[in-house]
Amino acid sequence: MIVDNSILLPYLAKIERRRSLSEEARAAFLALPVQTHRYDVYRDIVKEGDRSTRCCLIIDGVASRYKTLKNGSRQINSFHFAGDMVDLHAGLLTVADNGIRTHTPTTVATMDCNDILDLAAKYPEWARAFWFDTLVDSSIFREWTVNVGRRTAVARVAHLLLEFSARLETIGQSDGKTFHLPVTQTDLADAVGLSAVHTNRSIQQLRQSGFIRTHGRNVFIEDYPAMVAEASFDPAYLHPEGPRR
Amino acid sequence: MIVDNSILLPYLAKIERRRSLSEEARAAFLALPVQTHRYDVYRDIVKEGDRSTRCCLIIDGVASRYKTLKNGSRQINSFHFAGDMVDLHAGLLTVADNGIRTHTPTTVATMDCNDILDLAAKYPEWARAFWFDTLVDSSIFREWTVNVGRRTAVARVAHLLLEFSARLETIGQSDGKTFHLPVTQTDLADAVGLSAVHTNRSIQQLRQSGFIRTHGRNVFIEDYPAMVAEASFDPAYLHPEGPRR
DNA sequence: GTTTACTTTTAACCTTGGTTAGTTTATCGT
DNA sequence: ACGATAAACTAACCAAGGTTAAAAGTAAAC
Repeated sequence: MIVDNSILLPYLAKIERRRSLSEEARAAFLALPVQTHRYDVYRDIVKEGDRSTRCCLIIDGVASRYKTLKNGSRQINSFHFAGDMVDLHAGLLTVADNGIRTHTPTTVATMDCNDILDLAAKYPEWARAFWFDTLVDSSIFREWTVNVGRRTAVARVAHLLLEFSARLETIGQSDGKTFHLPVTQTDLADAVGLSAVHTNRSIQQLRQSGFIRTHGRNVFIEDYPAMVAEASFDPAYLHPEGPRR
Repeated sequence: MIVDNSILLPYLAKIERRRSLSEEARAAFLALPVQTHRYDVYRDIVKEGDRSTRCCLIIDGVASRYKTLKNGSRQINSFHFAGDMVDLHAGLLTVADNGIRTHTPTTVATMDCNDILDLAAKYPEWARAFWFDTLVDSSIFREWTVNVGRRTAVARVAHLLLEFSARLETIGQSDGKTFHLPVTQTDLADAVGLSAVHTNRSIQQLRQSGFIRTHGRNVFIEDYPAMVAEASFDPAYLHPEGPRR
């Protein structure tokens, strides 16, 4: 479905919050051919192994990037929210070495990766913006490896909840303490490298320690400092400050 | 120490193996001011938390990118070999959220990240080359999260050994089966999220299964297909093919 | 050719988290 | 409001991997 490109404005705003763009660069982006798609919950936007040539911007909803092993176990590599450009990879990498699927009904705007590459080739400002986006992603991937490799079960879950809170806050879906958790405990488990059962036990431990309270999927961080300490959470890895220049 | 820029030639060759550069782009890179440093084993090239503005190219030796938690445990995020440009991050990200240290005596060539950014701004070919480099790194980070999050101890170690073999092969330090392991078992442990003791047990299990043989630090992969199966290793994540365009 | 310092290996014991299979609780559609 | 379905939670048992500490092996350094 071809649509009005005003849906790209929030992404543009996010990019310009980091560093403003020239008038032409802004216009060139808004002139890109865009399509929107609406996905139901648990649909693949990109299937593992696909050779997609489209990158997609999440307009609203939640998606994850994941890999599945032969034995059926799944590792989620990242979650993505409204305003995230998700498959910037697709332009330069030949194989999609991971799948992307939705966790809520979600709307995405897709564009041709060749258009994105052309934009980057023509406007160094865009090249830098995309590069920065990729660097932030990769910083998050690294922190996740640390999470899964070297933290206890409780700390892993606490860390992920704090990441959710921080990232949802930047899109106005958390006040820093209260937010709606947009994924199931099973999905949480696949993100932190635990079983669903033990993820549940860990959440209960966070509750019993008085660190969080939950009502359904609503999470309230009751003792933020304790959570931060438990998780050794340092939001620097999310690079909220934008690029250095 | 200011030096002759011919040490940059191998990196240039690596970049051009993926996609050739214009004469000017090549010349502009070779004209960058470069310094070399020699580090002994286990020295920090970048300390955690530093605000470095230099990125460095490994001329020879081995280094790792790592983070340390409060309790003293360490997670290695990646290993880097000759020809790897290591701190491309430093240009755009304000805080070095990880340290980089050597595992053998190593020589690095450093350059100012601002020079790198200027190069990227002036030559779209370089912008794309650096972006691609970052994408490959991030693909490796994702695979490592899978490794640490969802594979058994033996599979993790097997996977890392296969990555070593594949990556060392591209720089002529492995024939695909035999290579010198440039790190200790303790370092291996920090990379795969296990204790050193259990890493040792896993290596022994790989030996007893007839998958590998070792003589000191020399590893010989005796049953490559079995290793690949055990680790569910698919080298696609290393993106040896170069960018799509 | 020892000494020294590190790395690998061993062993015993212990803890964390996994597994299976169930029950309870929400949530959504009609 | 009522089922149907999925998610959250429980419990008992089990296995993978962690911990500690000491011994054996290596390799460079004197």
